[in-house]
Amino acid sequence: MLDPKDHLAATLKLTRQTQGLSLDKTAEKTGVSKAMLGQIERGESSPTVATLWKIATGLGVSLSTFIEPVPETKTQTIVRTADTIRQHPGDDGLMIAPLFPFEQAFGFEFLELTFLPGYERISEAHEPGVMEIVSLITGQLDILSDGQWHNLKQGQSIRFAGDRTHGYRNPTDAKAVVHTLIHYPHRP
Amino acid sequence: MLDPKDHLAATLKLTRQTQGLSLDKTAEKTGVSKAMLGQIERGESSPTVATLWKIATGLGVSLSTFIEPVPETKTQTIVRTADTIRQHPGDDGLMIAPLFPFEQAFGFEFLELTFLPGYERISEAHEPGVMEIVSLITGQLDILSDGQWHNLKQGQSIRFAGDRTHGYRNPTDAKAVVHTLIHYPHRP
DNA sequence: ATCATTTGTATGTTATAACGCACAAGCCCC
DNA sequence: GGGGCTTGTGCGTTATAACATACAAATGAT
Repeated sequence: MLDPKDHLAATLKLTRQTQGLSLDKTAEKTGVSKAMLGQIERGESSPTVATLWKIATGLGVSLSTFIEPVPETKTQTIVRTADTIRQHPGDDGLMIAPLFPFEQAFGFEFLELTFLPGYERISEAHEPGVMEIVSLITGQLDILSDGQWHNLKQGQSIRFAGDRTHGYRNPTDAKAVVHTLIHYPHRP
Repeated sequence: MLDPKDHLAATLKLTRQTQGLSLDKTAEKTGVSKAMLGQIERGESSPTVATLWKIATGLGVSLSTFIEPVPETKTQTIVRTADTIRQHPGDDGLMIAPLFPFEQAFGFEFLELTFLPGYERISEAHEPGVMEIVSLITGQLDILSDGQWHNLKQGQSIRFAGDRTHGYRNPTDAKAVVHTLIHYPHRP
C-alpha cells in the first residue's frame, strides 16, 4: 500500500455506490459535506480520522474498511497434509503441524497439535488481545484458562484468552490430537 | 468506541513508550513534528489519515493499531460440545455445529460440518476477500475450488478463496466430519 | 553547586481540511 | 421546447491541522 489516499478514495466511492447513494444523500447520512466527500473520492484531500469516523459510522461500515486494503493477491488454493509437515521441536511431548502459519491478512495461525501421554505445558501470557481456540480431534486434553482446568473430550472445543497464563495437559495414556487457532488482534 | 481520538491518543503514547522513544526521536522516525505528536497524544487534535500513516510506518506498526481498539471485554472461556449444538438445517445431507459463530473482533466463524454419504453442494461466491479453511477430522471429502476438485483424506487441510464459486462433495458411503473456518476481511 | 542536554508544552504562522454556495450538465415530466 | 430537480465539481471562506520556535522543567555529567 503505497498511498493510503488512493485506497480510501476508491473504497469510499465503491461503498457509496454499492449502497446506491449520491454524494448529497451520503452527506446527509454522515454529516460530512458533499464537497468534502467529493474531494476524498477524487483523492484531492486526506480527511482527519475524526471525519473518516463520521463517514464510516454514517455508512455503517467499520473504519478499517477504508484503511486496510483487502489483499490484492487472491487467496490461492493450498492443500496440506499434517503427516508430512508435523514437527517435533525441542519439547518432548508436543508435536506441531503448522497447517496455515500466521498471515497478516487473516490475523491468525491454524495448527494441528499432538500432545503425547502425560505431557503438560504452562504458557506465559501472549500479547494483549490474543485469543485461542482448541478443538479436539482425538483423545482427551485438559486446558488451563482463567485459573481453572477444563477437561475436553473428543468433539469438544474451547475458546479462551491467550493474553493470560494458560496451559495444556494430557492426563491420559493415549495421545491427544487437536486443531488449534491462535488469533492476534494487531500484528504487522 | 465513542471517540476514536481517545483510543488513538492512548495507543500512540503507549506504542511510543513501549519502543522507548521520546517525542523528539519519534518525530525523527516518522517525519511528523514533535508538537503535533504531542497534540495527538493529549487528544487535542485529530490527524489526517496521511499523517497517521506516516506515524504508523515510521513506528513499524499497522494503521489499524491506532484505529480499531483491542476489545475491552476480555475473551471469556467458552467450552462447546458439538453433539449438543449440531443442527440439521433444511438441507438433506449436511449438519452444522456452530462452535464459535462470527464475531467482529475476530473476523471469522468456526464450525464443525458433517457431510453425509453422497452429499454434494455448490456454493455461490461470498463477498470479496472471504477465505475458507476445511480440515478433515474423519472420512473423505472433495472440495471444488478454482475450478478443480481436490480429494481430501483424514489429516488433510485445504485453504481456498470463498469469494468465488466453490463446492463440497462426499464421494464415499461414510460420513465426513470437518472443522471449517470462514474468514471475512471486513464485516461490521 | 553549575552547565549542557533532553523532554514535553505553549504559541504564533502557514498549509490544508471542511464547509457553504454557485453553477453546469444531465434527467424527467409536461 | 421549457421547467424543476438531482448530481458532481469548482471556488472562496472558515476552521483546524501541522509546523517551527521558544521556553520551563527535568535529567545527567562535572
